[in-house]
Amino acid sequence: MLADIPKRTIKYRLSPAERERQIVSGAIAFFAEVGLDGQTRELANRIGITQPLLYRYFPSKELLLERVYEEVYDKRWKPEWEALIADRSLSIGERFRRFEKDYQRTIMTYDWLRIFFSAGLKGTDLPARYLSRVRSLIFTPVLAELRRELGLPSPEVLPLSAQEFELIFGIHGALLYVGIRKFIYNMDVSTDQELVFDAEIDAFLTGVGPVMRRLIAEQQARARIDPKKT
Amino acid sequence: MLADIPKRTIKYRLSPAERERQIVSGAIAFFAEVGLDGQTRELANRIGITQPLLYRYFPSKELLLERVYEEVYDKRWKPEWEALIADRSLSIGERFRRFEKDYQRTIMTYDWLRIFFSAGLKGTDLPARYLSRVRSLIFTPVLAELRRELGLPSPEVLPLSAQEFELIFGIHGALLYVGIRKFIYNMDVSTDQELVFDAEIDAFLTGVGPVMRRLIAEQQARARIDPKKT
DNA sequence: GTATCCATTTATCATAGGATAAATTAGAGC
DNA sequence: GCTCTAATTTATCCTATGATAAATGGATAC
Repeated sequence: MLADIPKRTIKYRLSPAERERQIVSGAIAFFAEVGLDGQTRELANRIGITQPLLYRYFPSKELLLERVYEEVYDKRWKPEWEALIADRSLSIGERFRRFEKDYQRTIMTYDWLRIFFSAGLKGTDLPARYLSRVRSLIFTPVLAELRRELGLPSPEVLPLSAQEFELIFGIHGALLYVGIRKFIYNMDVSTDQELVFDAEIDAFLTGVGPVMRRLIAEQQARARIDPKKT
Repeated sequence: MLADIPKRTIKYRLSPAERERQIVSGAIAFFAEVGLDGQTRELANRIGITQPLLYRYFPSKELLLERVYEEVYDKRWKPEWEALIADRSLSIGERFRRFEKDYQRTIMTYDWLRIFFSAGLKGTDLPARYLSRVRSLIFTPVLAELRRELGLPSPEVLPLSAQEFELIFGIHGALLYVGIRKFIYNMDVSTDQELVFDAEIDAFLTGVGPVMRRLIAEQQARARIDPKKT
């Protein structure tokens, strides 16, 4: 041996802020891999600290998880998405395409998807709350703009129907399914994702106009027959 | 008190076959609800038996889970689906519509979806194996028939591309997403699912023709430029 | 009615798991 | 270099968990 390698080449004591960051990022990777039931002892091991130290930084496992949710879901939301959807210098098809491509690229990670599904299965309201946000901040204006470009009644005149929302949820779910197969089902999805997204969105944009026209025609027909129910 | 109610109004000892059925169906409901990490004691409690009795019927929790998978996934597969796709008395669009509507109705249950995702997160190869079956038994013939009806080269002449499979996975995922939101995300999806499926499939069928033509034209153009790569 | 079999329960083991209290020691400030 | 704060570890508690062995008792055969 040429020289004694000191037992700790890296800093042993960290500032609380640094240690906390380390715990949170370790927790994200750990809980994504083993699920939210993962043990605090194993988490501590992976980070390279002792288990009670976790409790110095987070009073309970539950609160550590809350922090993980905040980090992964709240902090990765891009307010620019809302601006993009509102930008009328592009067609709504193009705006939606750009939104979905950037959104899916953002969430299509091991951490994001696996923790999201684990939280849902555990009974947390995280996925429902998150999707409500997507619905109100993105899908609602997208549908309004689609109506406008298609020359259909504005939502103020004829409220957006659950059916129309389902069309948007449909393409959204179609794209998400690539990530589900990759990170939840553990499958190969080797194809170029950009091309796949473009093709899917093409197919959607081709089909959505006619179908929306039909849905609205039916809705208006029902309204004429029975003006009480909308 | 009018009369002594006997402590056991229902049969106490069951035949092994009956008890086994009871354990399996209890296990399906239980693991769907609490996840595959659910405890054997709690499962036994719900069934109304003691925990060691489980081990008389299944040597380990792992083997009980295998049996659950078999019951939920293998036994609910309908061979008639494969026949339906092959039935040329209907257009491929109609065949695909009927398949997806019956398939989604079959799998869109609390048990099926939650155990499927739990198994995926746990790292089991169940979802990948299951979806491979869907791909080879259903999606492959669907694409072949679509090619035929669109007057495009048969798969023997020009192999089905990953991109084309992704189109089918797309609509499939779009429909599945209704169940995901309902049973994994715990959201309300109160809309009439038949109508939603029809609208989604309409949009897909409207869009898929043009997109497949384009994909194949591009593929053939690439083949002309560089005949080595397909 | 009694003997026998086997379905079921009681008792128990060994390890894992979240959480807390007390002991230790790195390193910044002077 | 010494002191003292607080970052970190060691030791420990109590309950949960998969699994096994031994004890119990209900029902069928004769």
